[in-house]
Amino acid sequence: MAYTKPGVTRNRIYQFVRERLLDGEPPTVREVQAAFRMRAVQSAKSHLDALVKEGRLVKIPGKSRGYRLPAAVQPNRLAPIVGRVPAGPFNIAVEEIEGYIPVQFNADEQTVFGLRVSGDSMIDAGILHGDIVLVRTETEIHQGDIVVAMIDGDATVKEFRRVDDQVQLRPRNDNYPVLSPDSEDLTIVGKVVEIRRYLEGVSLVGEGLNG
Amino acid sequence: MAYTKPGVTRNRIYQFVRERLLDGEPPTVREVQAAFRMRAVQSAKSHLDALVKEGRLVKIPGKSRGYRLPAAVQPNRLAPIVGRVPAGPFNIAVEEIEGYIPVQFNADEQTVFGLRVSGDSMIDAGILHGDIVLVRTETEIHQGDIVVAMIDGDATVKEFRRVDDQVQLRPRNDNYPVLSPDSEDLTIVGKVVEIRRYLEGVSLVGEGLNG
DNA sequence: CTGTAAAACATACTTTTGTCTGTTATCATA
DNA sequence: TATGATAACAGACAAAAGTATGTTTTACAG
Repeated sequence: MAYTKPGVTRNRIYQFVRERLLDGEPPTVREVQAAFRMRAVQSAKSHLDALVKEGRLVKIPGKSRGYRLPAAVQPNRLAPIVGRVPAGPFNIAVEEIEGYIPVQFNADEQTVFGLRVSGDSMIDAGILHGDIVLVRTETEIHQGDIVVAMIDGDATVKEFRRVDDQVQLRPRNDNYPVLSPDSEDLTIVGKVVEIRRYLEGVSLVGEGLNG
Repeated sequence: MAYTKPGVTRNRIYQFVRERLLDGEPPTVREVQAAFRMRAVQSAKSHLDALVKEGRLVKIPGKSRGYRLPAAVQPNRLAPIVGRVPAGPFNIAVEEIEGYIPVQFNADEQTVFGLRVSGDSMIDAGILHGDIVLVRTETEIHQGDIVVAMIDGDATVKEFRRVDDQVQLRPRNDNYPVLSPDSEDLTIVGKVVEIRRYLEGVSLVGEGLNG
């Protein structure tokens, strides 16, 4: 291909590889070569290796199609959606998984999960019945965060407040009371970090696939 | 490996390949072989080819790591998020793209895009300022759907109604009026099929990457 | 204008990976 | 217990893909 200014082709190649990876199709060195109409494999390879050196890509040496995005950039993970909140130590039984949704967190399945909301107690926060909330466990909870809590074994989504050392769980709907549970009856499962609502009949990933 | 009942290993291999593909890491035949501790490559290959024959996988012949999920099952596509609604024939200029989010639709980038909502006119439908709505273009609009419309070049998210051949765009907030635009001033861009709200500072895929 | 670094090219070699042909073992069902 | 279908194994070959060495061309700073 034509000689370009230093860095230009490098960035274009990065974009290309990035797109391919996000599409689940890691390219070979020669596919990169072909995409940029280079006459030598090495032209592509040296750019790829440079991107690795810069930390923009990582590679699995020796393996085909071995270039990846660094873990911090890897966005597409699948989080399980559970119909009910798991009790005790976080551990989802496979039978309870309703499906999976793609999330862009850099977190493993053990720390982010989806939960289908039932009830309208958070309607003033724009969380409706049937919405899916994505919950991050093992994270800090702050004043005003929306959390998933277990009270006496029942799961609930509420706003978190601490008043004079007493935890309050506030609904965002005037028809519901503020809860002030005893600390021994209460477990904060995690913090709601995202809300999703599907207006069309979108089937979840993996739904109905028990093979 | 040990001989199993017909279909058992087949399904396990499907699950394995599926997981790998959703993770963006298509396996080689020999990686499948190794994962199931088979002593012959052909054992893995014949299972994979059978899965293709059954329609559970598709393959790109000759290419390494060439097994894929059929398009209908492929969930993780990236949809562009635009800060403002594209006018005229749907065609997003790259500069207007704010980032990308993973979606589980089986649609290409040309028919699904994300739009950041501004204003509170849909608050009673649980759509708040700053939410991202995913919009499908080129789809049927029905009574009561939430749509993205262009009125005199301005974009708005409203509920769609047709009353006596007159299109009404209804806000879901009593402080706003119902709009009844002339048909020549109106373009229905598409239908809102999903709503997302990020409660944490989640950076979008590709944000700030202009290279 | 000159030297250095980056970009691109050419070619060869090795490893990985896909594919093929044929055989043996186990399962399912009559 | 016979028989066809499925599962697993064995070994080999060809194509694809990673890697290495060295050369030529262009960009850019001094």
